[in-house]
Order: sequence, then structure tokens, then C-alpha cells
Amino acid sequence: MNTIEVFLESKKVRPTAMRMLVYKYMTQSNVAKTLGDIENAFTKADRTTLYRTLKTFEEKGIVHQVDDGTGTIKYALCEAGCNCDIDRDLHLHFHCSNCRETICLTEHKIPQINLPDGYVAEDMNLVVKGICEHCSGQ
Amino acid sequence: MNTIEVFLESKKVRPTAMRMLVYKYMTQSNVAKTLGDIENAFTKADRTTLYRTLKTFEEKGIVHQVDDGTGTIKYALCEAGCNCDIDRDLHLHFHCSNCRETICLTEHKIPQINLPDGYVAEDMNLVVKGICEHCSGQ
DNA sequence: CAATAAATGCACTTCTATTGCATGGCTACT
DNA sequence: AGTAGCCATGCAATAGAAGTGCATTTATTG
Ligand SMILES: [Mn+2]
Ligand SMILES: [Mn+2]
Ligand SMILES: [Zn+2]
Ligand SMILES: [Zn+2]
Repeated sequence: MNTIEVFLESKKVRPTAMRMLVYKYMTQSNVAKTLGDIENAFTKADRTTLYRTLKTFEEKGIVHQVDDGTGTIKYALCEAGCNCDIDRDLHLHFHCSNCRETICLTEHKIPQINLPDGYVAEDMNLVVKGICEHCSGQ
Repeated sequence: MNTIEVFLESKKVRPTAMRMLVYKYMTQSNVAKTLGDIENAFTKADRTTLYRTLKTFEEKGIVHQVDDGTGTIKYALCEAGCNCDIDRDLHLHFHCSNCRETICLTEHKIPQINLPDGYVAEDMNLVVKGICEHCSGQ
């Protein structure tokens, strides 16, 4: 029983070999990954299985989708204690137009937005595009 | 010379029949439209022509794309005097999960976001999802 | 009017998301 | 241990939208 196995079971996800590999892969970098990225990271991986793995992870609160405006959905690990709650957990995402990577800025929560009367907010997405720390040569 | 014709020429866009129709259609509602929406609004319209029409409109500052996270790009008219400037013009978009419509809240600019050192912002997208004024029964 | 440039229409490609269905493997229960 | 049933996997196929190539039509210019 390694820690990944324990973690997945704590999230009510059966720790199959592929699921453990995907989870481990996601922990190894802090940038959001597309399905294609993950597929390419393994030589022998079926796209559908990965698709459903990510879907399961999302349903069980292990990952969240990141829509960075590139047209392909990305996935990133949720923080410990995250419930993808609109007030507590939603954070800024940054997409670098140079290296094309997207990272979670989990420390930067989405500021309070006031809406016109009658509008009810349920979810939110804030993406900033530009040049990342790495590419701006800092 | 009607007003649409004059307007398009002022934007350096040749006022063809289709372009005038599309522009007129866009002015008739304040919700963002997909290519498909526009295609369906006319009985005899070619998707490619519309696609390129919208692209031209975008390049000439007549419309802006709206990425509301549904997976299909939408288009909405720019305000008078809009330059799609990151500080002055970028505004909030609201997507209603009930009626599935997306509207520009042009009065609601995106608040100042502070980024970690080394990050440079060039563009931004803020979408709020929830229930719109109309659907919340106000 | 002829030459040129721009806009349009059709067909096709590409890319990603998503589903149906058959098979393999694990679990729970006897 | 044996077996029924559920869950995960893999393959194939579909759906949906974006984008491109090229031929044709329409507009502009001299
Ligand atoms: Mn994130
Ligand atoms: Mn808008
Ligand atoms: Zn970068
Ligand atoms: Zn609505």
C-alpha cells in the first residue's frame, strides 16, 4: 500500500494501475495537462481510458478542469481540502502565450465580483494570458 | 447609403450584402452568438462565408470573441470606442446555465488582478456562470 | 471594357470530445 | 474455491466545431 493507493481510496476511487500512474504523473508538475499530454506521457495508454479516468477524478474531487481558452480542456490537481467551492477554492489560471503552458495560481483567488440584480453566480472562470515567469526571463 | 453601410465603411470593411445582414443581426440582441446561431438565422448562408465575415469583423474591431467555456466560440459586438484594450475595454461575460445564453456585461470591467513577480498580463477572460436575470424570475 | 483584387461557396481536412459495445479482471457472496 | 455481477479497459465509430484549398463569382480600378 503506497501513498497514492491510500489517497485514491480515501477519495473513493479504486486504485487501478493506470489510475495510479495518471495521478502520479499529475503530481510531478504544477502545470495543467491536456488529455493528449497525458496520453503522450505513456507509451501504452488508451485515450478513452484516460478520458474516463480524468472524468472520474473530477467527479471525486481529485482534479479540476481548466479552460484556458486554447480550445482544449486541461486538468490540474485540486489542492488538499479543495471542494471547488466558488468562494473558497476558485483561483486564477495563467496561460503563457510563449511556452503555451497553463498553471494554477492557487494563491490568487478570484476577487469578489458584483453582478447586476437578478443574476446568481454558481461558477466562475478567470484566465490571464501573457508571459509567464519563466519566459519573461526572470 | 444606410447607416450600416456607413458604419462598416468607417471600419474599413467593404459593406457586402451578407456583411450588412450579419452586422444587423448582431445589433438586434445583446447576447453573444455562435457561428451556428448566425448560420441558422439565415436560410441561405454559407458557414465559411460567415466564418470569414466574423474573422474580418474581429480584425477590424467590430466584434470580439467570447469564450464562455461551452466549447464553442461566440461573438458579440464591441461597444462604440472599444479597442479591446486590456485595461479599458475587457469586461465580464455571464453565461446562464438555464437558457444557455451568454451576455456581455460591458458595465462590469474585470477588476485589477495582481500577479506574482515575473508574470506579464496581455489578455484576460472572466466568465461567470449561473442564472441570468431573466431565468431567476426577476 | 479589360485587368485585377476581393468575396463567396463548396468540399475536404483536422482535431478533440464523446459514446457503444465487447472483453477482461476484480469483488463479494455462497 | 466457484460463480455471478460490477467495474474498468480497449477498440471502433460518431459528433461537432474549426480551419484550409481551390474554383467561381462579384466588385473595383484604370
Ligand atoms: Mn487550477
Ligand atoms: Mn463582451
Ligand atoms: Zn511561458
Ligand atoms: Zn438564462
